[in-house]
Amino acid sequence: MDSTKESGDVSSDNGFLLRVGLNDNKAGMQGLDKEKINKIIMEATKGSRFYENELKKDQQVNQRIEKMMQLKDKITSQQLLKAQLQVDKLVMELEQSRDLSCTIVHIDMDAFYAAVEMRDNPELKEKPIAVGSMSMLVRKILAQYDPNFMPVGLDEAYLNITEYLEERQNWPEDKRKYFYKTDNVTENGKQDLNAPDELKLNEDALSSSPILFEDNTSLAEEQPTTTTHLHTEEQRDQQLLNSIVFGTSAQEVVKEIRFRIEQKTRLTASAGIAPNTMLAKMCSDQNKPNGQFRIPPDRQAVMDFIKDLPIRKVPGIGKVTEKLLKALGILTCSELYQQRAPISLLFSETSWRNFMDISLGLGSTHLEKDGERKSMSTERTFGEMNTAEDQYDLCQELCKDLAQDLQKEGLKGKTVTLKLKNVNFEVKTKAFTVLSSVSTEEEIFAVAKELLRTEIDSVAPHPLRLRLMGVRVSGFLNEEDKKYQQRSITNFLKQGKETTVLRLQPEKSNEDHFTKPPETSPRESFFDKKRAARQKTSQEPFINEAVDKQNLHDMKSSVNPMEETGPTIGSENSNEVKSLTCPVCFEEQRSSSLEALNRHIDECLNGTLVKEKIATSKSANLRENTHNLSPYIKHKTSDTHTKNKMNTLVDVGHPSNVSKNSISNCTEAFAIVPSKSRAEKEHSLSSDTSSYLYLDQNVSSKISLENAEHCENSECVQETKSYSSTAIQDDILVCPVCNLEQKTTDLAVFNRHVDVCLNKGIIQELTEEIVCPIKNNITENSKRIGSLGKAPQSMNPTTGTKRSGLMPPQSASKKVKTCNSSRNIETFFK
DNA sequence: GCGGATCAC
DNA sequence: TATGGTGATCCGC
Repeated sequence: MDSTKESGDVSSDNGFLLRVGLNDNKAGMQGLDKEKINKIIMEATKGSRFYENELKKDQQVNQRIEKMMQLKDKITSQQLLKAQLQVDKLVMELEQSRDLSCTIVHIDMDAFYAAVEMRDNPELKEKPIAVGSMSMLVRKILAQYDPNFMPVGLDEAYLNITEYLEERQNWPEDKRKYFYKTDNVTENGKQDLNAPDELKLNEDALSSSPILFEDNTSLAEEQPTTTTHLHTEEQRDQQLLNSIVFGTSAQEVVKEIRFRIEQKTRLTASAGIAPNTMLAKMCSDQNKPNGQFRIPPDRQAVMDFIKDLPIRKVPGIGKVTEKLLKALGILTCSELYQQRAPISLLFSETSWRNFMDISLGLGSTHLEKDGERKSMSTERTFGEMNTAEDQYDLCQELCKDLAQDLQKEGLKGKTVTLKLKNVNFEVKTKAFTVLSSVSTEEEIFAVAKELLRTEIDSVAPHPLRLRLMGVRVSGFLNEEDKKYQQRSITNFLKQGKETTVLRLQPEKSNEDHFTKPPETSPRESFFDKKRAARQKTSQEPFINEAVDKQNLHDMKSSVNPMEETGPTIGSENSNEVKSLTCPVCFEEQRSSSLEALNRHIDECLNGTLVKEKIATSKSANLRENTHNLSPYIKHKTSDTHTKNKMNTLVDVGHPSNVSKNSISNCTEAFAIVPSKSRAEKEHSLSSDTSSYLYLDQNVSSKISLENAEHCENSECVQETKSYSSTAIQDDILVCPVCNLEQKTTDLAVFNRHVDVCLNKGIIQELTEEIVCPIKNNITENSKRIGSLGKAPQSMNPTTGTKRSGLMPPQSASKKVKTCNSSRNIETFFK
């Protein structure tokens, strides 16, 4: 803390002291007091910053309201009339589509109330309370009422018990009979937390697992005897005496469900019964805690319920929407209906249609199947963090965590988003989309790092003062994309056209992370340029000279390990492939000529990027200081400094190494960007003077790397040799497929990555189909295995709010992996 | 696609 | 309660 700041603190301390009556200025106590008070002030400041931000946000909402009101004033009576007619027409349609035939139940665990209870009765804390997810109650209880029930988060679920109810009408009494201890049940049905496990006469209940939540082993250990409380004959007799029979109505069924849940979990649940999900959800709120409420399947009953309901109670209507509507004089659902015409003119289509549904009490009558996960993220809040070093470190850590999570679910995404919240609680997100999906720490970090760098640079020389950082990956391939990708790669490889290239990628040195922002247009980031370049090329069709046959041959012979070991999948199949698909952009290529495809892929992989990077590097060069190495190190540089740092040989772009027939003057360049040695990596982000290996646009080259594993195992040393003779330490390898820097200087590792990028799909496919035929089953099944609490759901389809999740099909990817070894592949190709 | 905002749990 | 973490969607560019 510098002196200026300290004096500032002191003066404010005085004010604070006076206010709180602690203005004791006695010498000797100052030190202690100051420390204490600084702390308090910190807290206070924190609070006020938060508050300030809340005010700010509130004002933004106010501005929205103002705009809206202005808009409203401009509405002519004619417009209003027209709107009224249109909306009423819609209302009629909606009314006709009203479906009251379903019985939807919403179950909501009273977790909050359990916590309160625990607080009030600390002795309860001694007793184990079941903690688990609704999806566990899936399996145990809820599925018996609706096999397709939909868990929402950890403590909610929707059930469609329509069919179940019909069936139950004919059930004999003993099928609806449950037992419990008298002393555990009060008159109104409330049980105390000591209630035993549910006991039901039916054999399934008696034989039920002692463990309610398989994912909570501690609970099981703590309660080894919970399966049965029939310790003695006496107990058994007594319990048999205390039975309860539930009726056949929806209300009775839901009572039964809640009873069973409580017996199992020792926690109470509330429930709502209604003809659709929206209403059911609101119903469960009605008699909370430990209660239930039902709206009969009757239009009038629905409308009565809706009538005076504050709009804020409606799922999907939050603080802001409430305020917006309030400004229009709308507090209840019936008012929402009355104002339907102006609303249709003031809100977006989706919004006002949703409002219409709400005001009519309409909602979804079917429980949507779990959708696919759309994103995955991780974020962390902390005390102020303002050094770039810490920030990069944290960023990497987040990437690591995220990568682990992604890989658990076998997900790869194309968009990486960095989220930052500064100490003033202002949130900012920065995203970048890469051409090929990413999932590893290195891949994600490569992108996130740049995004972070951009932000750091943008405020330099001031530090970024962060209180939160998060990383998200989205843009996952959907099932169709995956198939498409696999097919195209399969085709691609079948033609022996796989080229695993090593790119020399000019880029800013890592040292730049901590130095000044670029002098040239600091606002145009690395990514901005990249985007611009990408856009540009998307508009300008790529033009390239024809790839001559020699070049094709070079590429072909240089790489595909499969081709060598497995001639059967060589180019002989190429004739079968009528249309070619680029494995990078997935676009189908009109021409079926390999040359054209190759050209296209080259462009996808390198063209735009390199152009752009050249520009970036050049500007970076302008600001390099004497301590820096030039960011432009011509290939084959003999700079001693660079040489010293070389440990891996990558000979790229030297004319003698480039096939004379290879494309000249093309935009392809393969760059190696500086990376750090393993040891250096520890502090990689702080003080690295890294070097660049840069290929001029005119000195193009193409390097095909042998598949690493293949090389290691076979005789293709020769090819590897050429790279390893001129080691370049501190060079970052950039995967030409995913465009991301690889945190390794080990070519084998790098190659493996590229291999994975390009081949994983096909290898998997091949091993699944041939080596591990059984795999198909596993994969198929694994799709259905969900991850706890992460199942995606849409509670109110009309609002479109979806809660996530997917089951972590750990099984899928993991099991496949076991068969995915190179040994298997080799075996296969033999 | 990006970025900000809103919403839910 | 307030805050934090995760995820989804919408809207305006």
